[in-house]
Amino acid sequence: MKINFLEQYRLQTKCLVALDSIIFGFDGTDLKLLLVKRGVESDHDTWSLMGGWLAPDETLEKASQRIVQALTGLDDVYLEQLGAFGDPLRDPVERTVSVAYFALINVPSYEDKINHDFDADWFPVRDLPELLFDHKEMVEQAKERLKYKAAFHPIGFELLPEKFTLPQLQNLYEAIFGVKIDKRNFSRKILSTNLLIKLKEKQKGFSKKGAFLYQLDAEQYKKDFNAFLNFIPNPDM
Amino acid sequence: MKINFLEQYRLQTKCLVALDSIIFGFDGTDLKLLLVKRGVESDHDTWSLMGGWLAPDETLEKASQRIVQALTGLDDVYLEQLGAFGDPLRDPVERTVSVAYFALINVPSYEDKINHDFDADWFPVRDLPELLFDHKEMVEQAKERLKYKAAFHPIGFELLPEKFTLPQLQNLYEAIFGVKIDKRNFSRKILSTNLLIKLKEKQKGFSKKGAFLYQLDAEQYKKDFNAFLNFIPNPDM
DNA sequence: ATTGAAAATGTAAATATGACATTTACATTT
DNA sequence: AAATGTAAATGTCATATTTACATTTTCAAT
Repeated sequence: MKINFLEQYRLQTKCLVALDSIIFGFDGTDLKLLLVKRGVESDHDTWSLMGGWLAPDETLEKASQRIVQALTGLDDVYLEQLGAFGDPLRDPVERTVSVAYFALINVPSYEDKINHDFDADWFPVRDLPELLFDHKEMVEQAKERLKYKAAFHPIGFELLPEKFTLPQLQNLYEAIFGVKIDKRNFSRKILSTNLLIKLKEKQKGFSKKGAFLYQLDAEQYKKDFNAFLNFIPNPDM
Repeated sequence: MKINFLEQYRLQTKCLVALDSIIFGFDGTDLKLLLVKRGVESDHDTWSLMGGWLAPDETLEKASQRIVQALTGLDDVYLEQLGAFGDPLRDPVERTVSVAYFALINVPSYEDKINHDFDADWFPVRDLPELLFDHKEMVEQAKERLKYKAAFHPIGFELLPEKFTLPQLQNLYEAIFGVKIDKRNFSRKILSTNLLIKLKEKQKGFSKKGAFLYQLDAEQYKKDFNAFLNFIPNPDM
């Protein structure tokens, strides 16, 4: 019986296991994705998600962290598993199951640390180049997931610098959901969550009046990860 | 360059890929899980999720369907990927990445078709036995995901027979969310979605008065998969 | 005919939402 | 130093939604 059972394991075909990262960023206007150029001659014009292989002693989460860090230099990004993609023909070279994670990073902190060994660039999610394998499908799912999540939880802040203005925050939500939001209602709703601390400083340079800076109340953020349930009116998911 | 690139593939260690199914059912009172006894002497008292191996030419979804059908006999269950679990030590026999799916089935249709080759039984989710490997974690995540999803989409119906009463439906939601809901408010809210068609028949036998049966308006259901956004007051996720 | 048990139903107060326009701050220009 | 232009900040009212809560109805069983 025990033999038979171990036999079961021996009989199975094994797969390669890869990880792919959908890395979102926000530049104040557009929601963007960080893509890399594949270092293969035959694919020299194809962009792809940053990816890598699962190492023998790694968890999936750790592998994904390692891979995102290799490119961005950042080690504290928001990372969430999107799911496994396993179509038998998704990678024409060899059967590979890929586990996709999406990451939210704020672009300024990235700019300092980026690893220039990779040929990487930001693309607006509304206008992406052709992508390798099934990466387009991964990106579509990730966009949906981000909408879903951001509609109910305050994860948008992960895409902003530590100090940000209400207009910036609103731009971000408008980019994620592809809608226009009323300024007055937005500010009322967002401030009523008590998640934000208004600072004395203003953002200078962009507008003449200048907008007040805010930062997240870390305490509240932890307590109130559900603060946005019902945040976006009729989020369309 | 091209050689080097194929070399990359050759160097990677391969993993076994398994699938595990979190199969939810509802008996009118309790939310339950369908578990199987592991057919291995050393584990003769351990229950586990129904699982299986990924076949060489299968998608993950198809494999999961096949495995759920092998046990339940049902081929049209609601199935959704929960995610991949890949701790290097999760399976002590050999490194295995498992992709978990959760399934919603209605118990009566299952009872006709169940495959008795498996030693399977229903357990209330509130009182589960010890489970194999990391299956407990999978179950916890699946419970959360079911809450999340059921709070915003009308998937609860997948757990009920074709014809059901409002009290049954309410019991289901109370079981999923572990809360008491006011009868009057529940019925008003649910009927306002226009997802239900009231039938002339009543359910007999359970109460003296008998409760009217309803069925899903399939048309509306497809159109209005978001009908429940904001359905459960303050769903706690 | 009476009883018991669950099903069905309505209203009013509080709260949240959505639509909408004016004023304020300040850097730049004259 | 006054005028101008641009984006930021702010408030109200009508409507819709949510919540809390108790009585009546139905019908099988006695």
